[in-house]
Amino acid sequence: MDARPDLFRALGDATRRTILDELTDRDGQTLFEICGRLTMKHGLASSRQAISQHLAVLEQAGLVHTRRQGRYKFHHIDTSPLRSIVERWPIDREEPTP
Amino acid sequence: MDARPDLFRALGDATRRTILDELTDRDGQTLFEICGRLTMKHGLASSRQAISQHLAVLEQAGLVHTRRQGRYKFHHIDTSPLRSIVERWPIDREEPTP
DNA sequence: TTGACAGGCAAGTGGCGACTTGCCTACAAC
DNA sequence: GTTGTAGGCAAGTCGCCACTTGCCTGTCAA
Repeated sequence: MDARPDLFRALGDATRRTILDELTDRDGQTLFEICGRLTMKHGLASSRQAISQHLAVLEQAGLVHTRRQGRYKFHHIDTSPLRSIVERWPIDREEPTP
Repeated sequence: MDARPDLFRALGDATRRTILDELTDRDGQTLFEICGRLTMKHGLASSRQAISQHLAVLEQAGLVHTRRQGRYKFHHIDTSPLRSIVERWPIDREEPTP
């Protein structure tokens, strides 16, 4: 029935949406960087394991890609799956008054 | 932290997404029409109460507006809240090769 | 090689949300 | 009025999901 249920499940959680905000602001962060910034900037006191699981969900949805380098794992945002949303339920264009 | 959590909660359920598909195909249906078409076209055997609750969630998210007329209540889709998604996490434009 | 750091895996728990059940209100035709 | 139709309300159940807890793997510096 549904093309990619993982996408909507990933967007369904507020913490995961904040992670996407954080990666939009600064792309390519590690898990510990994201943890620190979520605590500092957004006032979220989430554990490392919780964030790790969130990142796994985001990666499964194709919204985040990872790149390993030594003992670091960098996370990169990919917003292209969001395109399927506006393609599925077209948004009426605002015609700018000429 | 989050502008409209109701929007993402509404999109989080597969049945609600199918309802949006159905309203995209034919706008302004009543509750019983939606029930019938979900059963026929999409093979969903959802009860009237379940669909009613789904429609309430969609309306709270601003994705569906209702219009009463006699004992009928017509449901209309409104995709404009979806705009906030692509505005929040901008999608890289595909430049058409000139 | 030992310690510290970055991350992973898996079982268990608690709360929220989808769905049911049962009864009620409103409008219309007869 | 009575009957049938369209929809609403509220309590209860059940399963999934976010989060925790505990331990393990891999990498780098000393």
